[in-house]
Amino acid sequence: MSDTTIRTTETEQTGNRETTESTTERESTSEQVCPECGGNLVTDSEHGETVCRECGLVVEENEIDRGPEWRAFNSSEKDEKSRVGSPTTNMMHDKGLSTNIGWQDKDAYGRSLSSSQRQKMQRLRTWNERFRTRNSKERNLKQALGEIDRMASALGLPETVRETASVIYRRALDEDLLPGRSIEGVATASLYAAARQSGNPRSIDEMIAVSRVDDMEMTRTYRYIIRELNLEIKPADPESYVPRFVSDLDLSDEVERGARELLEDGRQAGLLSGKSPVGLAAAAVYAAALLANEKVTQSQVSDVASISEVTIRNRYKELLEAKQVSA
DNA sequence: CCCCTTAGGTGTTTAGC
DNA sequence: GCTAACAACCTAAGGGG
Repeated sequence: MSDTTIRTTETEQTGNRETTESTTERESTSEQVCPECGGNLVTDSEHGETVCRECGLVVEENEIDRGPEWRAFNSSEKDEKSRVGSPTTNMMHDKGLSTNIGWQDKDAYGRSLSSSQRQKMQRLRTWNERFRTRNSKERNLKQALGEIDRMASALGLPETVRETASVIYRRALDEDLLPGRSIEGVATASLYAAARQSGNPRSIDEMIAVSRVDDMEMTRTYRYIIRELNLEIKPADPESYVPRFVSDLDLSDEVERGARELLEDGRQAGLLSGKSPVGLAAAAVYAAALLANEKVTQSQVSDVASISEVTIRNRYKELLEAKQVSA
């Protein structure tokens, strides 16, 4: 139970993270009082000071004045003196701040350029575009790596897995697999693949619990990058889920050993293939706890393993039968 | 509450067109 | 490339200690 609460708070935090940037700039000096006389304070942005309205005490000075450094007395003066461009926007990867070289071969007065000038401009356009996209990739990568880091730590995945995930993501980016897919989706898929490759698998359910994408997108993207990057990923070994389930349920080492044996017997009996590894691991843990007389209910196991009780029931009976045969 | 069974729906894989 | 059969899993409903 505590496990799920932790997860939800984490997702909430990340949800908030998006909005902080836009709200930090808001002014908030309205309700402050003067430390000397208790009068109201006013912010004078022109002089960069916060002053008490009653006694004139300057509380704060040398603030940054974000207004224009010139004064305009009517709107035409304002137009004349202003020399800034359009406001920045988050809709462009670089907030619209990078340079764009116009496509018309005209100079600032509208005259056509000479042919040598035209060629020069063409070269400049090419290089400018290269730098811009390189930067956009870098930014993309930076955000994705942040996401990977966040999800990995929410899932308790070790450093090495994050490392692998970033390598996978980088390759996906280099091979231009990103267009048409979300950064978040590819990041999630990369991490999922990395976790499985390293023998620290997390189930799809666990992944999407900390990610902002749904399972459809996640599995689709995962399949896609696996195929395109020719990643070899073996089906997850049920045993790799065992230690985590055991510790999440506060069970003993004995249970863990028992679960591993049950899975081994099951492997001998050939009933592991085709079944969901998570379900098998959950069933083995439940069965082992039963044998060791340690108290867990099927619903508890189904909770930590995100698997249905029905599946646990079906699996654990099979596992116990396999044990009978081999014993 | 805990466990079990059954039925019906869904999604994936595979054989055959 | 499409369809049908198929296995595994899920949810939901209902029943026994």
